[in-house]
This record gives sequence, C-alpha cells and structure tokens, in this order.
Amino acid sequence: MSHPGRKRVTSRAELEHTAFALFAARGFEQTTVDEIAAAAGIGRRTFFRYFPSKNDVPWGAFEVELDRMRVRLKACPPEVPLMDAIRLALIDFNRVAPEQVPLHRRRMELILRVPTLFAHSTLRFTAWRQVVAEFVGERTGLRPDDLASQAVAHAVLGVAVAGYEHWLDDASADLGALLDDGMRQLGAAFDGSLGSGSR
Amino acid sequence: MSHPGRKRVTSRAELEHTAFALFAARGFEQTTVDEIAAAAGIGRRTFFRYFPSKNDVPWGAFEVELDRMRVRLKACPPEVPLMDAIRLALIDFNRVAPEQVPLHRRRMELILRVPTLFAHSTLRFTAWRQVVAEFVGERTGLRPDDLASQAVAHAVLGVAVAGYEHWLDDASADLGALLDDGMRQLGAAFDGSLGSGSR
DNA sequence: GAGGTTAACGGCACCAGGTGCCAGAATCAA
DNA sequence: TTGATTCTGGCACCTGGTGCCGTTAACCTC
Repeated sequence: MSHPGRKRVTSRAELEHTAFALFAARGFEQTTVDEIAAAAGIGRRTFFRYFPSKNDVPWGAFEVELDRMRVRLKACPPEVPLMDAIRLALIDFNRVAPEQVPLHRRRMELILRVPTLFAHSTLRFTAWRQVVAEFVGERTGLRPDDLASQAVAHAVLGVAVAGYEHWLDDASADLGALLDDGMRQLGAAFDGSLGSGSR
Repeated sequence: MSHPGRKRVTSRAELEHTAFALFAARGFEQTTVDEIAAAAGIGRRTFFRYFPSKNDVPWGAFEVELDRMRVRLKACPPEVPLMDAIRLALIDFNRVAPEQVPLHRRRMELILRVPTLFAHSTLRFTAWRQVVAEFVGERTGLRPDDLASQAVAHAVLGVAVAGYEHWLDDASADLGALLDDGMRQLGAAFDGSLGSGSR
C-alpha cells in the first residue's frame, strides 16, 4: 500500500472544493488558475498536474460515472424495448442522493451555463454518447458508429441537456421526472401527438 | 453608398480563404494567428477585427445561413406533420451547389473533426437549435424553451451532426439521403422498429 | 542511519490567443 | 485645406497551458 516517493500534497477532490468556493465568489471566468493554486497552497504548475485544464475542474471524476451508465444500461433486461431501457437508465444515472443535490446543482450550473465550459464539455458528451451508441448497437445489431446508433445517442444526450436546463431554472423540479418527460415527448413528436393529445 | 473613413483593407471572405489554405497545409492547431495575418498582409491586431477569434474563421457567415433555415421551415405548408417538415427543411438547408461541395467539405471537416473547433461550435449549434425550437413552438403551441421543443431541437441537431460525420467518412455518400435516413431511423427507434423491420 | 531510488513539487521561461489603448493613415464632405 | 470619420496596426499586458529541471520528501535496503 505504501509507495516510494514524495506524498501528494492535496487531492483532486480537495482542489475541486477550493476552486468551487472561488467560482461561487468571483465567477468561473474571473477566477484565475493562480488564484486557485494560491488558495489551495500549491504552485500553479502543480495545479496542472491535478487537472489538465481549468475547464476540467467542474467535471470531477467523470470516467467513473461513465462506467456507471454503462453498467446501468447493461443491467436492463432484454424484454424492455430499446428506448424504454435508455429512458430508465438515463433517469437512474442522473439520480443523486438528496444531500448531494446542492453540489450537483452548482456543478451542472457551471457546466451548462458558463459558455466556455459548456463548449469544453463536448469531449465528455461525446464519450457519454458513445456509451449509449454502443448499447443501441448491442440491442439492434447495428454498429455503434452507424448513423442510427449515433442519431439516437445524440437525441438522448439532447434530452438530458434540455432536462438539466429546466431543472436548473426550476429549483423545485424533479430531475428524474423531467428526463422521463423529455424522452416521452420526443417520442410523441415522432408519432405526431406532440402538443395535441398525449398530455 | 460611400462612407467616410478609411477603406477596409480586406474582407472576411478573403481572410477566410487565406486561412483555409494555411489550415490545409499545416493543420488548424499548428497555424498561428500571426501566420494568417502575415499571409494576408495585415496586422495581427487587425485580424481580430475581422474575426472575434481564430475559431470563428471556419464558420464564415453563419448568421445568414441561420436565417435561411428559419425561412425554409416557415415555407413548409401546415398540413405537413411536424417532424416531416423539420426533416425536409433539414435536408434542404444542407443542400449545397456541386461546385461548392469541396469547400463545404473542408469547412465541415474542420468544424467537426478539430476538437477545439467542435467544442467552440456549441455556440452556433445553440443558435441553430433555437431556430428549430421556435418552429416546434409555432407548430405545437408550446413555448420554444419548453422541454419538448428543446428536446426535439437537440435531437434534430444530433441527426445533422451524425449525418455529417458519415458524409465526411464516405466521399461518395449523399448528404441529403443521410439526413433523411437519420431522421427516419430515429423515429423508428421510438416506435420499436429500429434494426428489425423498417429497412 | 546513510545512501539510493522514486515520485511529487514548483519555479522559470516560453508560447499562443485575446484585449485595451492609442497614434497614425486613409477617405469623404465642406 | 480642414475636420470628421473610420479603419489600421503596433505595443503592452493578461491568461491558460507546457517543457524543462533542480529540489524535496517519502520509501527501501544495507
């Protein structure tokens, strides 16, 4: 368990915490890396050993999350229709413990509302879509990079982003319900019942 | 028609042309703004008066294009079902004259394949989605920022991006057919026929 | 506990994109 | 010619990000 070499002086999580406090106080763009490093008591150079860029701070440990989504999709029994399986996994994946809601809110506020951050998110989004596309592939026999698989993955991500946008606007909203609704309404749009009968 | 003041020494289009040549030769990331400015015979400072950033060069005059999409959607008769109208407008919007195909290809290759450029595109994508969402709003009576409108807009953009990805991979492919296919298959996914019967 | 190995730290110099400021150059109208 | 107007481009400066490299702190072995 013990490794040779100097011990790490801080951690991603701790650094994230320090940074979030500054972001809340001054805003993301106005906070420089020097300020974060100074507040954390580390050198600027060291900051970049914990995070490849300032833009990566709000994302925390996303790789782990990605895997959660993958597992969640796979756990769905094959009888459940494709889009239902995805819808349920999407809802479940975005469930957070009540005590974690405030942090999750601030995190998503940064990611979705700060323009440069939203832009930088495309990389993560692409990875997330890939997970969905692979699931579509497994279910349908298509290749994950097939047009249909990719289109579905894009659409699902779109529902997620749109759902989050509404969740951020409305503090009392239930994220799971929004995502459920988004998926169903998108389906309704395709069968022609959007805005008329379905709800 | 004549204005006072010094004449502009170049134009967006000309600058874009110069830049594209350099991008083709050295790659986007490897080309510095100084090099573009030098090649165009202008000062670096002046470059930033024609384009707010290097990332904006490949987008050309996108505002105009946006308006074309808006008009194209509005031109669709109300009898045509919502998603059909959007599908047809999407195909038509992305039709380019044969002689413009090579340029359009290079443009889209940059935008979709260069990571930082793809990331930066989110701003334009958001504007484009908004046009679709507004159309959904008009047709259904929902608000454009309603979850359903936004979800549809996200999905359609997703189909467009996925379609372009395939078009870039396959030089012989017909972009219009890909977009048509993408929209139909997304619909098929929702009614459960994806991968089984429909094609 | 001395010495070697290992790994993290952090300063320094440097690059690139982007901005504010401002003096100067070009154009038009009077 | 003068003056208003508008574009130009140099300069200094800021910020994010990287390569380099000497230093520091831990562990392990003898």
